[in-house]
Amino acid sequence: MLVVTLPDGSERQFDHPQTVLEIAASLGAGLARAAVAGKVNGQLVDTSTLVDRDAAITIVTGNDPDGLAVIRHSTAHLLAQAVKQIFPDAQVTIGPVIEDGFYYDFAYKRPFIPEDLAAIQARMGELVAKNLPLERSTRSRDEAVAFFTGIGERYKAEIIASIPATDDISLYQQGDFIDLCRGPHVPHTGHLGAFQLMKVAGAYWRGDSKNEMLQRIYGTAWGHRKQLKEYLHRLEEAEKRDHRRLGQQLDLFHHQEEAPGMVFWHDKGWRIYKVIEQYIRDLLHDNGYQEVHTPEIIDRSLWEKSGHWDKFRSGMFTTHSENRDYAIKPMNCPAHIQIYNQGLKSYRNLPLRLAEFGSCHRNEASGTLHGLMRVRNFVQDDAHIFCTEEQIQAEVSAFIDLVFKVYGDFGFRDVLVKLSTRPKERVGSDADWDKAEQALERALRDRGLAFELQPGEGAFYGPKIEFSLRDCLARVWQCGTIQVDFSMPGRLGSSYVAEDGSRQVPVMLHRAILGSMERFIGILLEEHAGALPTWLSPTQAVVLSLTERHAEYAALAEKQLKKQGLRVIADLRNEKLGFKIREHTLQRVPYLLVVGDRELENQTVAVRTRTGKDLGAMGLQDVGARLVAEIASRGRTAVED
RNA sequence: GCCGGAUUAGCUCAGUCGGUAGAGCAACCGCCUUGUAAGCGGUAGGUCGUCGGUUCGAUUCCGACAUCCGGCACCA
Repeated sequence: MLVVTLPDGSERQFDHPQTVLEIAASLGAGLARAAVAGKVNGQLVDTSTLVDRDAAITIVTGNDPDGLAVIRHSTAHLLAQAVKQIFPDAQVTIGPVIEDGFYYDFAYKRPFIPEDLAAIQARMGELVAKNLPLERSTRSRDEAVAFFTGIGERYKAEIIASIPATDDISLYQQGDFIDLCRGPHVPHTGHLGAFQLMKVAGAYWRGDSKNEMLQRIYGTAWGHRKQLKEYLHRLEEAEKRDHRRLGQQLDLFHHQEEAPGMVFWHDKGWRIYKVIEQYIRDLLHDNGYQEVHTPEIIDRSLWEKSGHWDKFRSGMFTTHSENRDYAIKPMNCPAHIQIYNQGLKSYRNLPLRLAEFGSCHRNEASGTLHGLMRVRNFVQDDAHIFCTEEQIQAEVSAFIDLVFKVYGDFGFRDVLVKLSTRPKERVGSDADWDKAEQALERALRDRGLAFELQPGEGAFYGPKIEFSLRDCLARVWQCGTIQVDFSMPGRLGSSYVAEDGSRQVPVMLHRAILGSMERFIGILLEEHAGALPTWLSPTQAVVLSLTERHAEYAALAEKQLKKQGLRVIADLRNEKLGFKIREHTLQRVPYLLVVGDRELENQTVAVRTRTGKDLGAMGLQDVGARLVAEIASRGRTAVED
């Protein structure tokens, strides 16, 4: 007797062992058809798995996330099968599931080109139509290595060889194709179909740039064609939010060939930049920071002492004058230490917080440049906190609070937090690293923050917490950070007089809230699709005159609103109202104030938001007050919505 | 930096199987005095990314380079 418990708590009895598929069939023919996998006591398995003892069973379909992952994984196998059929001497490597899809890496004598993808996709469709069953089998590790070596799959053999010899290896076969895989997989290829190959790209074998480059094919896969279509539509919509596109449409900034990785800020973009900078400046002032400013070109010897010359020489721009070598600063910290080092410091001076909107240059590899997100010249809202070991905890905690307040003000809710610990190449003693890593982790835990641990990803001088945001295509970019540094102050000769009169070396915390101003603005534009909250909008309102009769009053309205500190322009052009409204709406101006005969007579403006909402006629004082109030609330409330 | 793709008017894009190019929008001029997302007519605008090669002739074919796009590696 076998008792199976279903997700709703009900029980089913069987008089002999059943496969997951048989159990599904007993519940309904439709469910059996839709079943791509099962869960036995929480573990994801093939539908062919035999259930021979009492268990909690869930039938998994393409409608739930686990089922979707199985479909994507099986689609990756399908891709590999199609590639092997069309290009028999291509070698397979790995093909994992990723967000919204999958990829598979192949080694082949020539790169795949876009036309190849079309042929591969067509072959995949043919294999789906054959309803090929996916059959699982197991072999010992050594047998599996011998098998894959025998069929010329040297990458597969290498992967398996790194698995412990005592482990059994599971293989999945569909038609003429067999692959190493943990599974589970869909019962047959007929379950696949809502997929599309997206792009081909190079990728290093085992993620190491010293290794050969493989051909990676990316695809997306879904449970139903409708979901695939929706996904492709979402991508199209996301492209419209691309900050590079918005930068041009909204006349914010541009790049050009003569200055790759640098930004030419136009008037409107620079207004956004200045508002953000001033916001941070006020915040720093309120939180005990001093603002400083340091040179952008500093002698090589300082970078040698700091350790940057050794580690990042190739990433630094240099210049030369009168027999001296200089570096254009890639970061501000050594310069801030120079300010700290002026005059004798006592423990009473600590924590000392030095902030700078410092312009830094880094010669980033050409392939990494990306709009505002990855540039060669950027400005960080950078600061260095000099403190005692005992003060680390409180400073880190206060900083984390500040980050979340600021991100909230900009309208960000989804912040990814990561803790990166000691890398292989590093300076400083293990004891110091222990202390630093513990301090950061404790600060995160005290605040109850969920975070991802990234072992080995810390900076060479210390561990760090990273605060990352996603762009319109869900790519993750590091923005804020706080890093503990026990090394650099000592290397550059910093000290303070402790309570007992002894000389001590301060700890330095490197921290930035927004990170690069450029990157943060890029993400901000994508987050809001260019329709920035009123406090950040380069133009907050436009006064639209209906005809020449209304020009004088419109100009007056502009002047009065400007007096209240608002960024307002008047559009007095000889154009139809609809035309002007369309233009300024496309420019994402939050408020359009229309002035015609009625408004002139009553000394009002007719208020329309960029979302098309009609707020009716309002007096100039009232409009001004409304805007001022909305601006004060920042990104937390959008009055127009 | 590595792999693939792209580069034509201010913008978005068509096009030339080798005979120096076209649309829409924008710009400019004129008409229209306009009521909540594009009024009408006209004019002007391009060394077809750069440099080389093949050719009677190259924007088109080939090569190198530059920049951009998508990944990978990197990211103090």
